[in-house]
Amino acid sequence: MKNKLNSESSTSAALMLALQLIRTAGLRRTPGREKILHFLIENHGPFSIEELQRSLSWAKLDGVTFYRNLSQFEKIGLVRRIEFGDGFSRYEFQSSPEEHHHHVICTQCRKVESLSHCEIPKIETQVKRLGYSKIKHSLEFFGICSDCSGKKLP
Amino acid sequence: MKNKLNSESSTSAALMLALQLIRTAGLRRTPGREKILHFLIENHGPFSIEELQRSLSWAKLDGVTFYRNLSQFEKIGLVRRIEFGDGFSRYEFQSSPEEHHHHVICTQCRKVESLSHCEIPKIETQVKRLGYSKIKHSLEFFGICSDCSGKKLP
DNA sequence: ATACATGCAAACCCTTTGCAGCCAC
DNA sequence: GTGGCTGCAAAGGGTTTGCATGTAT
Repeated sequence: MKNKLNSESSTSAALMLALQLIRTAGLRRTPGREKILHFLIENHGPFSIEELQRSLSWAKLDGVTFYRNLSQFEKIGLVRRIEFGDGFSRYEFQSSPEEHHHHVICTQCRKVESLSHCEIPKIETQVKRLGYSKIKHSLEFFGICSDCSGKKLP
Repeated sequence: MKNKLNSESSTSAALMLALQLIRTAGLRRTPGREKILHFLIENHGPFSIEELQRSLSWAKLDGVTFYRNLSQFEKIGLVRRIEFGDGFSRYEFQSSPEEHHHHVICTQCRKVESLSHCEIPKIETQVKRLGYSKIKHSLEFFGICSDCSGKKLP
């Protein structure tokens, strides 16, 4: 992968598409946003704000900038926000609105592994095969209920 | 349901078992704990601390008491903590360690409905049948990874 | 009598907001 | 030039902690 050699300067196809989406959404292409997106595209797995900030410390971006940009990226579907219930929001690049998968979080060391895709029935087996024990899971659905359909937001 | 008539004074079988578990765990049976458990047993569905405090306002319990007790209840498996990623922890009575189900949360009005049981493959259909649209879901697994098996906590 | 529970207040900590200056377009 | 972006500082808000007092056992 020659990406490793010039990962700094290279502009991957995914990054170009992302930057394009940013324009389309009426947002501006700033160096900070470019760096954050570049990192998220090159590195897989959900990252907390703190992890992102640490990984991109050389970029000298303010913490608030991460919060604000990731929030906007989520709004336009560029990233997915994930909650593990430990008080941190985590963000992950989302190549397409449909694409999504799930994770296994070690309750002891907090390691996060990704599962190939969202094939719910097969997953528990997959998790076991990864070597996990005392497996718990949380599955929640979100949507617009029938009462709210058509209702405007307050 | 005659429970409705004297829900205040009645001590259901579930409550008795819960109080017994409290003793077994080395905790003390206090009026506050009894009231919290009573409420959680009689009322289904996950409740945030704020909701619990409001529902039991007549009990004049400090907010901190809810936090501390629910945390302990969770530790001994009496309640299940659920995170919807909106900044609130919610708690739900858990009749047995194995019993669990999932929820549908309206992204607009925050209504929470429970799904019968954990039959993952059938659920999305079930959610649709409840009248929900724009359905998203989050499914995460937790467990002890192979690296951590046998390791002691720091 | 003693260790655990509770209430009150303050600390924590992730996240959000306000505002002046800066930069993309 | 102008409106969105950034950095710095401060506020928000759910949750946790410290400590003195109260209480279950």
